Amino acid sequence: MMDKIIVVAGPTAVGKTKYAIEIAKAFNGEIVSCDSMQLYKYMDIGSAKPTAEEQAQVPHHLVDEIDPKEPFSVAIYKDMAKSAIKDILERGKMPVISGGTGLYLNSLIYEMDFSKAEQNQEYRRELEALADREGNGVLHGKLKLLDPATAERIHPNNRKKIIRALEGALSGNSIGDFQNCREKSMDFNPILIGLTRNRQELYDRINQRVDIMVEDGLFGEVSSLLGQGLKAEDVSMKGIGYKEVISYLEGFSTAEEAIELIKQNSRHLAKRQLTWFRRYEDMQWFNLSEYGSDDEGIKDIISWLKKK
RNA sequence: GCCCAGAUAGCUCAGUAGGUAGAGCAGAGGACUGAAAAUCCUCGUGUCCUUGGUUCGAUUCCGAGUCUGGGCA
Repeated sequence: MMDKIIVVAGPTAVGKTKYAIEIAKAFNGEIVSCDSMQLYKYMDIGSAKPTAEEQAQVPHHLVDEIDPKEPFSVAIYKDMAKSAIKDILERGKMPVISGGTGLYLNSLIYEMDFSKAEQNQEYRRELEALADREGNGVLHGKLKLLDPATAERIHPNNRKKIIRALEGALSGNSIGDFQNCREKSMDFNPILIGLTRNRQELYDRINQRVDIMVEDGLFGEVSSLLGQGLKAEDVSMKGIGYKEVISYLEGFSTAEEAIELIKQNSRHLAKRQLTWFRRYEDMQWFNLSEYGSDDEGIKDIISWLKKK
């Protein structure tokens, strides 16, 4: 008998934080974040992390846990999240997974094996340099020889994925794909809820939220992170809201341009998130634009969940 | 009032030595196995301001008009 867990997925700014908290309250739950940025400490404003008051309402896991200087990956996320979920279940409570990072969510609900094909930073740098000198085509050609099936799936321009695949090939392992991890995880039985909104409304919310982040001191947060020694190259600083402000602080754009870019990149992100989540066939979608208020939406979702 | 420069995709603009047009951005769709808020792919018909003229043919050249900038009074 697999344990039931609730998953609340959706694009940035759709309202996941609020909805997940209410759902968790209704089912004696605890929240396990599935968000590649809210994991990091000190990145509060730009990652739209739940506030202290929000986190006080319901226990939160995998928020505010990782130092932004540390390297991180899905594989680590999967281990941390699974043990958090098990712990919650053992205490007789309901795990509520909430977030917008599709790959991370995948690692929980599908059988994804990350045990092989370790990262190899040195090899990555080597391949990077090779591609700079001779172009992406050379890398793709190399992959074709070592792992033709994977080369077939990866576009020749997608340097990063080619490098990752070559990394796997180096250790004699082919990286898998979504097609062959269709087997659902046997660890839990996830009830998938997708939150969405009419596109224009979602974009308006994104734009407004960025303005609020700026008012709340996003620029100051970023400069203090830089003061802690974070660099533009650090993965955590590639987050939306961080990379654009860094580029402004380094003199590459005006503040207004940076803010516009944050909005634009957030809109693009929301679109990609929706694309990702649309492929989950057993996801139950709720269009929050169709409710008169959040309370109504929350009530509807909770009553749907009670029937599951 | 006069002079100059513009008017082309939702926006900014390119272009057509005269044969009905294309970039960037915006927007839409998609992919995704250790960076994933990352990375990558696909999608462009619009009275080429209006109207006369020249021409087989005008968005393109010429005239007039309208509007928008800028300058001079």
